[in-house]
Amino acid sequence: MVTKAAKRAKAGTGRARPTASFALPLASVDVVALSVFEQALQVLLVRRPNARGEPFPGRQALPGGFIDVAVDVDLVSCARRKLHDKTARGSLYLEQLGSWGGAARDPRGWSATHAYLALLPKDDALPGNGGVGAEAEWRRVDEVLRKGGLAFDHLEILTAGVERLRSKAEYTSLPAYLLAEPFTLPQLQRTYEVVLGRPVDKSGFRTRMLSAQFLVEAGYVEGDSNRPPMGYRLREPETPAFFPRTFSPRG
Amino acid sequence: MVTKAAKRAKAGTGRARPTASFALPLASVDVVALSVFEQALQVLLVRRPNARGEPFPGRQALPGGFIDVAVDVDLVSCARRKLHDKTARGSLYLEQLGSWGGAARDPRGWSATHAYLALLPKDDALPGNGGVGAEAEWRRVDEVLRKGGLAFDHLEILTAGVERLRSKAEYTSLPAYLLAEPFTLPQLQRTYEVVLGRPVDKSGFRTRMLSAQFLVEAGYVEGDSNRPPMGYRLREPETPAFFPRTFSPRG
DNA sequence: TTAATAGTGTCTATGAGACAGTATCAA
DNA sequence: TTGATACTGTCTCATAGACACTATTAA
Repeated sequence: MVTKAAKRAKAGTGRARPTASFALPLASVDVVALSVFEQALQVLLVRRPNARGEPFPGRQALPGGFIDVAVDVDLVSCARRKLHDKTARGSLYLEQLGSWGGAARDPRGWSATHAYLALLPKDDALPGNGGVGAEAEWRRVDEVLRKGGLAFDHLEILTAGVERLRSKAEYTSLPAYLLAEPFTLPQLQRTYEVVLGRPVDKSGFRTRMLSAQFLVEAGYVEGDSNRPPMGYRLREPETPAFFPRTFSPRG
Repeated sequence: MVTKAAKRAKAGTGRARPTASFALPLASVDVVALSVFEQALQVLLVRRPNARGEPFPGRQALPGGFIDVAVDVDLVSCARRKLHDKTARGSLYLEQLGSWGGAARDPRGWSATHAYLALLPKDDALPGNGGVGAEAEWRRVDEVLRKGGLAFDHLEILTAGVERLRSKAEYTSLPAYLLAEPFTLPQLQRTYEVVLGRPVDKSGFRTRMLSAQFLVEAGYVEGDSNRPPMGYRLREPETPAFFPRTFSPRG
């Protein structure tokens, strides 16, 4: 069956639509969902179905899939749907990562995917609370990148997502979205260190974070056996902070 | 409601080529092609066809159009085709800008466009040398943004492209791609000032550019009636330079 | 010499990085 | 008091910004 949209397009000029065929690319949305826990950057992966005719059966892949033109009003809401946003509370961060498209990336035909980068605290979107989450699991990013074996070009997309986070961590507050609120400055510092892959000076880190004005105090959090640290929340969770300079070891 | 497409995808029984069996979004590529001349940032626009059934007839739009799965091997080459890359020499810069997709942006149906940002010197892709160029024309960005009236959501995409260039001009050598080689440092400085919309200190600018090591001397260029400036070319046109800090007026 | 533009020297304040110090809790 | 972690003070140094200066051409 040919859709109304396609018929309309055909009725137009040759320039509006390739004349030879109606072939449209497959269109999907995939999400690189990252978190930090157990001292490591982690990514949410699902397993491809084993059914006949499915590409990359049984392989791990980024959560995502075809755009459903009857359900999704736009790309972002499609991404949220893929992530089951109802399970993600509070400070979910979602930004567009880029798009990958070509004749070769999917054996079923020319396909293009719109990739999104999601940052979320560990508690959110945990495997096991229904929907996609039930089949999803967190994996250490370093292991996934080392072993490879993801479906499609998802390894490349994952690499781009990690690189985006890493580079933005140099001058934005993005890593704060990887923690559940309230969090402490030492926790945030450790998160930055995991993301950046190098140690960060404590004093400089504190002044940097506090002078950026994106945190509000949320009362002391009790520790185990030491001075209780101050807890913080994001002042405006919708808008991350930008620092005037990048982190950089003297040089 | 769940569509056939979604059911197929979930059940894993999708045919090898789901061309016409369920609704796929329209898929296009659009290019925000920018240049700087006449002391202003300029954008390349085309005019929408007046044919019956065409959306936004006669309106100005970004160059672009549907992906042709029989011709384009991937998104970038599709973008290059839309720009008629053969007319663009040397230092064409092309980067992905983002994607815009939704049910409402095209009256013909759910559509998604992959937008690219192209930076090119004035000489390249001039209106009048065949193909798209024949119908294309340069327009001052400030006027276009003020008057509006572009087809589809192209004004939003243009805004994003300009914003991308502006923000990257703070810490990269991207504006160098807006000039024909060889160019002089004063020319480059004026280009930065046009892009950034504010004056830049000469001395700081020079040390910044030269210490970034992305330029190579190309002999003196004759001026009119004054000291001849040194001409420069890009050392590696494929890879723009990143500065360690952003430009910023004291504070 | 003058006008005009190209290019350089120099001073200063900012603020990040380094690191040693102090504060506050439990046991 | 000790240990552990949270937090602060201070010194130094690179460098961006500001701006005055010199250089090189044509007329």
